[in-house]
Formats: sequence, C-alpha cells, structure tokens
Amino acid sequence: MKSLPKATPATSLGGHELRAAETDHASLRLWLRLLACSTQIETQIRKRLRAQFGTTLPRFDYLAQLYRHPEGLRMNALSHCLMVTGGSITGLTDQLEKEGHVQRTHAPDDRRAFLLRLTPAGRAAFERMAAAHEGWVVELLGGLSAAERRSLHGLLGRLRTTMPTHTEPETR
Amino acid sequence: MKSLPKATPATSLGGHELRAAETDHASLRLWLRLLACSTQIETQIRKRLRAQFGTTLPRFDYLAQLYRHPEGLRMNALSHCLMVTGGSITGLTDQLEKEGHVQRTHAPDDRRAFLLRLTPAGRAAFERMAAAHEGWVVELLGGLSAAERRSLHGLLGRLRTTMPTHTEPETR
DNA sequence: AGCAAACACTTTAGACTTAAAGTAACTGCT
DNA sequence: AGCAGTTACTTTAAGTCTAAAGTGTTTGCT
Repeated sequence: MKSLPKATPATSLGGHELRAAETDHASLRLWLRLLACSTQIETQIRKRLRAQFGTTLPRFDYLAQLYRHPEGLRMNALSHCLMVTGGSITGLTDQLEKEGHVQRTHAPDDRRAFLLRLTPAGRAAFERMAAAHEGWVVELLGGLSAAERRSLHGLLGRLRTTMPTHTEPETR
Repeated sequence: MKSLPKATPATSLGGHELRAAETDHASLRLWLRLLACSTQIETQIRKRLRAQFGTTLPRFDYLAQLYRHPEGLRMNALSHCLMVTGGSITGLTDQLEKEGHVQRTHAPDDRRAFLLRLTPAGRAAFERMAAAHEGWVVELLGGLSAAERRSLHGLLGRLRTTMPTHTEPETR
C-alpha cells in the first residue's frame, strides 16, 4: 500500500486535474477533481446567464435567495447565505436596487439594519431565469444516473457536515 | 409525484444550499451542494495561503502547474490547464515574473509564443507551499472514510467525463 | 507568391471578491 | 446613566476574472 502504481495513464481530463502528479495523495486528487467539476459547471452557467439574460451568477444567486425569503432578509444574513463578505452584498445591493429588482427597507427593530426584498419586477425577472437555470443544471448533470446523483448528493452532504472549519460562528 | 413533502427539517447546512427550496429538482440540489462544498474548501485554502505564505490561490495553482512541467509551458496551454482566459495568464505571469518566480523564454519554433518556466526561487517557494497545502486538504477531507473518498472520486470522474460541454478542444 | 484565416499573446473595461478600516447604532455591565 | 464592546453596514485598496478588441506571427489555400 506504499507506492501508488503510476496509474492515471491517459484520462484526458483537462483542467485542474492536471495539477495532480501520480505521487500525490488521494485526498489531493479528490479535491482537484471536485474543484474542476465545480468550475466547469459554474463556467457554463455563467456563460449562459450572460448570453441569455445579460446577468451574472452572483446576481442570480442574490435574487434566488431573496426569492425564498419574501419576508425580507438582512444584508448580514444574505452575506452568510451566499458565503461572501459584507462588502460584496453592499455592492450588489446598490446595483440591483438601481436596476429596480431589489429594495432596502429599514428594519423595524434595528436602525442599523435593512431588510432586503425583491420588487415585483425583481421577482418576475428571477422567475424567468430560474426556469432556464434549472434546465441547464439538469442537462449538465444528466450524464449521471439518478442513483449516481443520489449517491453523490449523499457523499457531499457527509463531506459538508464533517468539514472541520464549518465557518464556525454558525452554531453561535 | 407532484409535491415533495416539505422535508429538509433542519439540516443546518448553511451556504449555497439554502438556495434550494423543497420543491426544487434533485439535480439542482446536487449542484448547489457541490458548489457549497467547493466554495467552502476553497475559502479555507485561500485564507491559509494568504495567512501563512502571503500568496493567493491562483498564483499557487499557476506555480503548481509549472512545477509539473519543467520543460516549460506555453501561456496558451497554461490558460487551458487552469481553466481561465488568456488575459489572466498575462497578468499573473507579469506579477510572478516580477517577483522572480517565473520566467518567459521565447519558444524556439514560434516567435509568437513564450515558454513559461519556474526559476529556482519559484521552484523552492512552491515546494514549501505544496507540502502545507496537501496537509490542509487531507485535513479538510479527513472527515470522510477512505472508502467514501474513493467513491466520491469515482462519481466526480464520471460527472466530469459525461458533462456535455467538456470544453471540447481537449481531446484534440 | 500572396492573401485570408487562425493563432499567441496583450490590453482594456467592467464585474466581483476579499480584508481591513470607518461610521453609526445597539447591548450589557457597572 | 454611561461607557465598552459588539454588531450592521459602507468604504477602500488591491487582486482576479471575463469578454472583447488590438498586435503581430504563422498557416493554409489558391
């Protein structure tokens, strides 16, 4: 179990995976493959979002989150959901507000905070995009059988919960 | 088969996954989970790379790739390996060259092209970082058993090869 | 040979990101 | 009540990314 045979003869998988030499640890190869998959899908979605709707992935994600929270979301909470820092939320909010998709309302109980909400226009725009988006994802993952997808979903869930630094402050 | 029961009671998984409403398609949930895993690991590595080595993930990836190709790599090829556009490579190369980690040499057979190579300093710097980096990855993925990691690796490989737009030109 | 097309790289403009510092408001301890 | 510390958001500087346009070189067709 010492030396991996110099396998990986010619997988012809490009991208990040080329970074893994034969001698690398299995975990490293797994991480590079995970990254490559993720990047590949992301690139596709980004391209289509731009081509077909003239928007970007961060904006789409932002709207999606607000769509699920009609009661409004604080900027803070949104930054946690999207896993980005507060500065990004400020910038995106400024833009989307200017475009009329989102509005800041003052939180009733805290004068520092805003409640972000979709405008009717924002809601409509998102619904149009979301349908297309789901179709793309189904297409991109369609090469896997339903069983494989379930299995992958389960394993990634395990990974997610067992990951050491789970962005700690979550548990409070 | 119409309405999924409003399951997902309190997984307490934050991040991108919050984007998936109960009614969303399984593929969509899988993609969001994949993205969340990837982002989470990436954020960790990025932080540590900055804190401990004062560098960034793109630079590290760049050096890693050149490390594996002592014979030199054309900017073109590198941009494909790293899955970024040529403009990024120009920028990164300018910086890393200025820092003395990389050098451009003219390709002998094509006056348009450069061959990128690590300098001895660049090689040494990369080796220092690579060891730490592998340790982090092993730690981050350590919550999974070896069998789970193998299984995940296999599924992601399948995903990778079956994905429609495989950035075609790879097969050559 | 000559010219069009493809190619390798650079440049530009614009979007998004972070980390860190700044401002304002709330909370809790004494 | 009053002050310290925390929290919510904004601002700034610097890095990375893309897409698209620009420059020069090579290739391939006729």
